[in-house]
Amino acid sequence: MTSRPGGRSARVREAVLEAVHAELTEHGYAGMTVENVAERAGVHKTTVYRRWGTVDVLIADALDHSRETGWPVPDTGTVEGDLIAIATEVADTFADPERRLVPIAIVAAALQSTRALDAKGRFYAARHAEAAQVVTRAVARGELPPQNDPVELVRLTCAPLYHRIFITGEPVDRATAALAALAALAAARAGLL
Amino acid sequence: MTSRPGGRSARVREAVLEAVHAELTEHGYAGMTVENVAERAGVHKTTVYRRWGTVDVLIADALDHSRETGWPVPDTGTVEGDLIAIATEVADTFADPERRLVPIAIVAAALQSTRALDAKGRFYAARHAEAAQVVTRAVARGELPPQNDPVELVRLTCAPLYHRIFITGEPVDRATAALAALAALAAARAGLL
DNA sequence: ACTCTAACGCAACACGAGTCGCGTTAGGAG
DNA sequence: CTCCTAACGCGACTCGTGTTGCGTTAGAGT
Repeated sequence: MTSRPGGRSARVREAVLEAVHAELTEHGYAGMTVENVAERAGVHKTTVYRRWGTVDVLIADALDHSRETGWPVPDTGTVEGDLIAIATEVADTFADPERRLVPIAIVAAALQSTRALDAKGRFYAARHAEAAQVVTRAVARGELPPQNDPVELVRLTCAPLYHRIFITGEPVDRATAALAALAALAAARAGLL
Repeated sequence: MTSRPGGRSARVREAVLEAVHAELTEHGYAGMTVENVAERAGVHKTTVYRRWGTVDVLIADALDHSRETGWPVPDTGTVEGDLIAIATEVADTFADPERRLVPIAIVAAALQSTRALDAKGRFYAARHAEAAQVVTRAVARGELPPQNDPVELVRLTCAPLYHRIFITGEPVDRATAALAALAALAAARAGLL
């Protein structure tokens, strides 16, 4: 009888993590407070402080929790189509003024606490591993040479988009997404991965 | 007589911005405080609060100030060598446990304030414009087709490195730096940029 | 050399995030 | 159904960040 995962604790966690998501898409990372999250969840602030402690840990837990729900991997018939679809989804996410706040907050939180850093690593590792299916299928179809690292091709596809968002600050549209996919494919076809 | 840039104000700014750099490489972004910067600079905290206001603005101003000093563009004789040199410098910066804290702090600050976001944009735009010389030279030598965007090739070279650091969390060594340069070159030679 | 004022130093203050002690509630065990 | 305790609610408290008012200093103009 050391823990009691069922019942109230589970309800509180669900409510708090949902409040985290809501507060994030509303005020962004900078405007997010433990107290606001607690109030929105209908829970006292000490409860949140005791179970999570900081905003970054809240985001980290929400991230771990979201990882439980699956993610639809595209299957257009060609690697090119699949990679463009993956890149386009990233671009669309960051084009939405509300949805973009979530991944931005994740990166911000990861820069503040080790807990969030680890959660972010797990999240993207899982996502990229899932997405790498499109490359594995392509290799099986003979579209790509088998020496390529599937996950690395996915990462190379996403890299220019995240680079624009977090480093150069340039806008990311679907054209740049498609270009990123094609550039990554060029490297893969050259057998560099 | 609205401003007085010479004399004391200039000395204070110099001392404060140097203190910002020192505090950053010592405690990182998370452990940086306005008060600590003020004390290290030998200045009262109200002075810093009045002229800058927040940590993010301090970092933004330090970034704008650092942009005044030039940056040595590599010239190895080939685009391949030049791009690898650029990528290697990025990798080396993030391999150093102290130096890496500076660009990390810049990204973190840019996620908090618009002022820092703009400063970061200006900084990387200037850097990439300078680095693009290696591509311009390569096109002049006939190494690359002229339809390529010089700056875009530089960005494509750096993108996988920053992606590893800020998104996936994987380590960045010189091998990955060289690979990133070659992958970007493959896309450029395919005429995709 | 004299004046004027922008910028700085100083101390006291206001405010909000985070903590602590204690009483209360709910849910698992027998 | 009853007991027991982990988890929550509540209010008071601490403490550090950032602010304000005022006196002082230094440097630019004449």
